[in-house]
Amino acid sequence: MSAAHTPSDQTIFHPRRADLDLVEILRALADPTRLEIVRILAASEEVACGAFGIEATKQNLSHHFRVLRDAGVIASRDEGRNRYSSLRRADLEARFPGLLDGVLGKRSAR
Amino acid sequence: MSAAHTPSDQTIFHPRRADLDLVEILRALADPTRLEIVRILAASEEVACGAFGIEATKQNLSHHFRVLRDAGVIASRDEGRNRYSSLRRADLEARFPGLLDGVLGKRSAR
DNA sequence: ACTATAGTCAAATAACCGTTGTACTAATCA
DNA sequence: TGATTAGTACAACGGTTATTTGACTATAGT
Repeated sequence: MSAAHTPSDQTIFHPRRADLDLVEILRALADPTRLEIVRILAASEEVACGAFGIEATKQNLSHHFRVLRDAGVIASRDEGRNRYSSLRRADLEARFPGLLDGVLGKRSAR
Repeated sequence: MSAAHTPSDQTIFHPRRADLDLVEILRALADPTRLEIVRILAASEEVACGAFGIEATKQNLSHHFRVLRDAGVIASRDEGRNRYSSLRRADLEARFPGLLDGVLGKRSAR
């Protein structure tokens, strides 16, 4: 049996860099709530799930974080009773250079 | 009554540049078939709907072209019994600079 | 131990989306 | 005129997804 996604399990599922799929990532980004999450994460390095000022139930937010994490857009880390998330900038840039900047409205620097 | 999307009507609906919405565009791109259409269009300036080598029924292709067009990703033009489509590069670049290059895997030149 | 907090899981619902089938319009060619 | 071709319109099916409700785990503070 898989032990993925159980709260007591410290090893939260994250896809490896090589497994990142463009369509999955685009689908993850193609939602207003998730796009806002990504924008907030882009502005502030690491944020606890509850610390976003987004109007949504915590279950719904939990769902959106999961979609983003499963797609490889964000990484999550448990600390105490908080789950901190951050953008997987390096991985995204390595696999799809310029994509994140394009989505965030920041033109690639080179 | 709206006369949009009728075959006899030469004025096919295209959203204006100012109305392009990032989430809609991302959603339009977040599909394997549509992404392939965009890649083909990126390689060859203007292509008739039937001239893509994509494995899909014509109804399905028609649907995908409509999604892309409604989102503002492509523009379509009727000529004879063909409908030629092209990428709205300039509009996309103006509203979301670097996005298309990021999706196509072509790093922005500047 | 009790309480509060952060977040997930699971089930249910509703809406959406991709795909297919049938029918249709318009244009080209014989 | 008739036949073919390119593509759309519409309705239907099946699968996916966003959202909500309720219950649960685990941590932290008292």
